[in-house]
Amino acid sequence: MKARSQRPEEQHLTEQLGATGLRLTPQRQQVYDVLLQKRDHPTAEEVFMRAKKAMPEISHATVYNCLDALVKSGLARQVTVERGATRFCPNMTDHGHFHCRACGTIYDVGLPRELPFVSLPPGFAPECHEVTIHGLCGECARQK
Amino acid sequence: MKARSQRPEEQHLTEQLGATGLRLTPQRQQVYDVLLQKRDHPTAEEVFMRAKKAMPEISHATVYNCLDALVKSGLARQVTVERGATRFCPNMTDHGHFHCRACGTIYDVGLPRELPFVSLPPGFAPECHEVTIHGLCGECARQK
DNA sequence: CTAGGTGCAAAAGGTTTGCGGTTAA
DNA sequence: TTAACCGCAAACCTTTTGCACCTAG
Repeated sequence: MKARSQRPEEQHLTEQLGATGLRLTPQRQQVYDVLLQKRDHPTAEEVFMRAKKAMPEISHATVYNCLDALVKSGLARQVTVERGATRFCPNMTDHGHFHCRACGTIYDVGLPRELPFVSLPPGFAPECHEVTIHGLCGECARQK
Repeated sequence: MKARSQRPEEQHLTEQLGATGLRLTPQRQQVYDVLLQKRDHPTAEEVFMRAKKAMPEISHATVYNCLDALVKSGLARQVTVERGATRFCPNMTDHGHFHCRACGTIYDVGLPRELPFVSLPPGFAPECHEVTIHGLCGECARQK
């Protein structure tokens, strides 16, 4: 096929995926775009529906595959704050999540710099962490 | 029916549930016992199967109901570390979880005293938090 | 008497799998 | 050419729901 010049973000995607032995495909690009466009921590199903608008033939299996590929390559995080569906988040900075139990919204919250706040048994190799606060967001707390 | 004297733990259960407007039933007691007997963070399905041994007629719906009742009353926590099944934990002390991505085991890990380590937007009302570290446990890290 | 709780069975929702076909390296 | 990836559809697993019955308060 003919050589194609890449936009900078595409290049970043290609590199990150490549470093994990994965290819950049139109579907992976599309799924990543969906995550970037509306950073509301969509479920896999929501990602599927949004991606389907731009790419009607995309399938469930492919969306899961793409999401997993992005997670493996360090381009997105899996967020598990509740029973049922898993959510995804392209914000790779060190942050936690506030989950409102009334409206279900998930907010990114900052974390302090010093994160080795836990002492693990010797030999354990931590790779990443997830911090979730459950409660009521400002709006829901007021209405209660 | 005839008045029944309660063991201390039963009394505690009754009180905690009662404070949330819930009753102590044999099924809730059984589910709670299951959680206490083997603190390996079982999934709802695992709780169901273990409870079924002692109480063969117990149903799925009831196990979910009981687990939710225990969580609402502050007797157990829901633990969501991975895609798929939700897990449960009767350890109500402030602690986090280490999740080994190789063997799947979940270890309780201590957290430092100072936990309001996150600054939330004004008006937000936090109720509880969940800290999960993902990585490889000692054994799996060695084998790799 | 009534609200809360249970068991059953079915439905709903989320995720994975198997397979034939396609495409990039 | 070959390994990686895709779409489709079915399978699988987890969780919820509706309903009839029961029981504690």
